[in-house]
Amino acid sequence: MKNIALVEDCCPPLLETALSAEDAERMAVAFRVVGDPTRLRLLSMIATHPGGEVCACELVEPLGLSQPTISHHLKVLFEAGLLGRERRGTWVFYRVSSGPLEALRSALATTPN
Amino acid sequence: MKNIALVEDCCPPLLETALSAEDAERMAVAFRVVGDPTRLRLLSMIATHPGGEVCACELVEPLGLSQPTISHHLKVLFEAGLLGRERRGTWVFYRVSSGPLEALRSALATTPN
DNA sequence: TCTTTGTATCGACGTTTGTCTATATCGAAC
DNA sequence: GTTCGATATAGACAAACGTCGATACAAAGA
Repeated sequence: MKNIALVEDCCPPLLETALSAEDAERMAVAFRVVGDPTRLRLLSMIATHPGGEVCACELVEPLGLSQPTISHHLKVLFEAGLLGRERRGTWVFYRVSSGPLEALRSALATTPN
Repeated sequence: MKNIALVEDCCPPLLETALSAEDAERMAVAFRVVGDPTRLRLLSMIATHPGGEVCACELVEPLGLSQPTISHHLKVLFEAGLLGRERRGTWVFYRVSSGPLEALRSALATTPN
């Protein structure tokens, strides 16, 4: 979970050609990012928020987890490329990056594209 | 990872409406199933195999893991509903179930449907 | 500068997960 | 029934992960 664009270059279509060990590892890392309920809810909350953008401060209380925990999950999502981040004053705003999500999605395609 | 059709009823579109804690948990479990490199390679190998069907015995050696480990992963995939299973004599044949994979995929859709 | 408030990092802890070896179970053939 | 080969389960162990409280850092305002 290091590179910004982790998800971007992870995802040859799974069912089309046999996956190499390296591709499988990359893809697995990407799917593990969305394999956590808190991160899924964060994505969902941010995407459905009016304006498509949410202050991190609004995400702590509704999930009932500590601020460090939410911060950690936001970081994981950001580093995977699934979230964009913008600082405005003291606040940090997040929005969902649809491209990488689509990349992940395409990996699961059951018909050639 | 209990029910056969785990993936079937896991997956409201993530970005359309805010996910409940329960939906998030179900969906996370489903994504964790495909969040392992060995399971991804198994899916890939089975799907790309001529006939779309593979004997479990053919899956052990190419992955370089022990037979119990492969058996374990096949079980996880099967119980998630991602693999179909058929016993023929001593052998067990697996094939990919495209429906559940599509269900998982649809959860990541960035456009309404 | 000092305080305040929002955010990120650190270090620790318990749980989950993937792997192994050993062993049990299953099905077929003798 | 016994044996043999394929598959599944049990139990153990290490590594990875999610969570927390404490603390550091950043930005704005007094």
